[in-house]
Amino acid sequence: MEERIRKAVNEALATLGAADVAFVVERPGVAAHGDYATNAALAAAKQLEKNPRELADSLARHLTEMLGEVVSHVAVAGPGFINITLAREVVALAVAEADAKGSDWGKGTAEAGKRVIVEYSNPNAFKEMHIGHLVGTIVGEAVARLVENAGAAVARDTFGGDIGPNVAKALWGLRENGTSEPTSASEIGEAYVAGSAAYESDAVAKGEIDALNQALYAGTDEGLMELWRKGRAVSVGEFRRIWELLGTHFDFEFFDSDTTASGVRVVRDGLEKGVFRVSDGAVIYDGEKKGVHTMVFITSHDTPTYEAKDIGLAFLKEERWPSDASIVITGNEQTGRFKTVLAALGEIAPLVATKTTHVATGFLKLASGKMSSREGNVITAAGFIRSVIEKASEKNADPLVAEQVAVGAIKYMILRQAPGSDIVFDEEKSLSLEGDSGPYLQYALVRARKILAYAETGAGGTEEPAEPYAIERLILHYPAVAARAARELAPNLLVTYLTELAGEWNSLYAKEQVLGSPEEAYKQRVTRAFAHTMTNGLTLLGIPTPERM
RNA sequence: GCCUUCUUAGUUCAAUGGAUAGAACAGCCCCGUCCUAAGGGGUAGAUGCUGGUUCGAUUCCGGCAGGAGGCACCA
Repeated sequence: MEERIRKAVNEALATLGAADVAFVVERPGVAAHGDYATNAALAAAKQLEKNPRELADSLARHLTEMLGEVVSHVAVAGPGFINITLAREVVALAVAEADAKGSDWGKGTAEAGKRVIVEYSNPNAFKEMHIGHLVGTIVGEAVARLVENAGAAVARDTFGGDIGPNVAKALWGLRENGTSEPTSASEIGEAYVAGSAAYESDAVAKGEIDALNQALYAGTDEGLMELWRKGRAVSVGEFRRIWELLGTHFDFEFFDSDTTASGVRVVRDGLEKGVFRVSDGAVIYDGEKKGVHTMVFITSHDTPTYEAKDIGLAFLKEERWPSDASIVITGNEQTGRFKTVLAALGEIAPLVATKTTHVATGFLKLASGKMSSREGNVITAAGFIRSVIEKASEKNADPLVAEQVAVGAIKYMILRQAPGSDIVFDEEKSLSLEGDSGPYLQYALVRARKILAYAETGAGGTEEPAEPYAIERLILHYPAVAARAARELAPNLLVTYLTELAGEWNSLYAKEQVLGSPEEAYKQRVTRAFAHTMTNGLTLLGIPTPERM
């Protein structure tokens, strides 16, 4: 519909002698203004040297004629906006479509035929996942689902750190404790904290840890490698439990150790071609010439840094799952580093670099100050989820429902904001399950489903309301919202829409009785359309849809 | 010092250069004969400061103030 209006506006502008006008067709901020609005007259006024109001008037006349029975009226408002209100039959058609299509309602085709690989979560083995990792995992899953919904074939991958100084610190700590069989992520996390502390304060320990790091890369110390493999398995097992709880699975779980060799090879190769240069014994990329930070790719100890591993990873992904686009989701503290890696990659493999998009997620900040896994004052992901589930249990005896509500609350808290902006984490508030929250959306859906469950025996009244309900005019925009959220990789756009949708539903629910009313058949159709829209929207966000609350 | 980014109501967040800057929480006032009140209705409350571009700026550009992140051998 939006396309159709856009086309009509373009043709109308052409008849008036304006070409290549940049205008928008959008849902007006105020519902009373209509279903669509365009600023075309304002945008074209200058080019045509006409009064915007007058231009809007003639444009509106053309549009009324061209759109015919599709619209009920076209009005000019304010400085020259053109507001378009759809005919009720068109609204009814959209609602009927939502009703009929069910889980297919809102599926798009913008990315049809494309292969997209999405990387996110990226946890470090030998550290516990903390609440910061929740952000990337949750945003990543939502982005993957949005892109999938737009028609793309999507592969999910995660890139875990399993080698390097941090791992050496954890291994040192485990050895210090005489642990040869680590059994829990928290045990390993504590060993890491101990190793980090020793690295800072104890020169002997520092030397030992550095040696362990080199030995890890060499991979010849069988005893060490055995402990490394066991520790990694325990960490990864814990990650998988959290991923499952959050509704995420990965097609590829890559690790540093998989990309080290190819990363080094590619960087060495780039060194010969002059992409990199040697400085103080290290191989660096001179970022200044491109306006990015200069960074070390291979250290003077001949070990690769994360940057070299990232280069290796880009090639590994290409080899395992060739794609048309590659999306990488990380914390925003990685943005500078990522620019350098992409700049370097751009000189080595331009095609791989240009198809890569970096999405930065916000930092989860504690009201009490910065978290640091090195200092051990972190809120672990597992612990946090547990505490929210506990809170949700107060109102939900069913443990499955409590879990669904808790996961919904956490995801909503993170997805409601534009990715990239920091999230202030206040435990009291984030545990609240009311108002602008995941459970608010879930609850609206539960109430609608309950009506539909009662209504299974058939509908009574066949009358229709004089005007479509406000929620119907909202439902018809769902496919466009889902498409835009996918295009902009911005799940928050969908969250805002669904919150508004839930509000309209609750409002209708309070005012109108569905069952047994004179308009029962009509209202049931609206209820089904709402339920499908909310279910599909929440599913795209990865928010569970409980059967009852 | 350099680079990036942010600053909207008491608080947490929205708003492709457009209309009366939207919500929610907290506050105050209402709604329990009716499909689940985790609800609904009402009320009050905000664009850091300062120039510029524009018919029009929360949005773009400059300056100032304040916050966050990054800046070669950590990830």
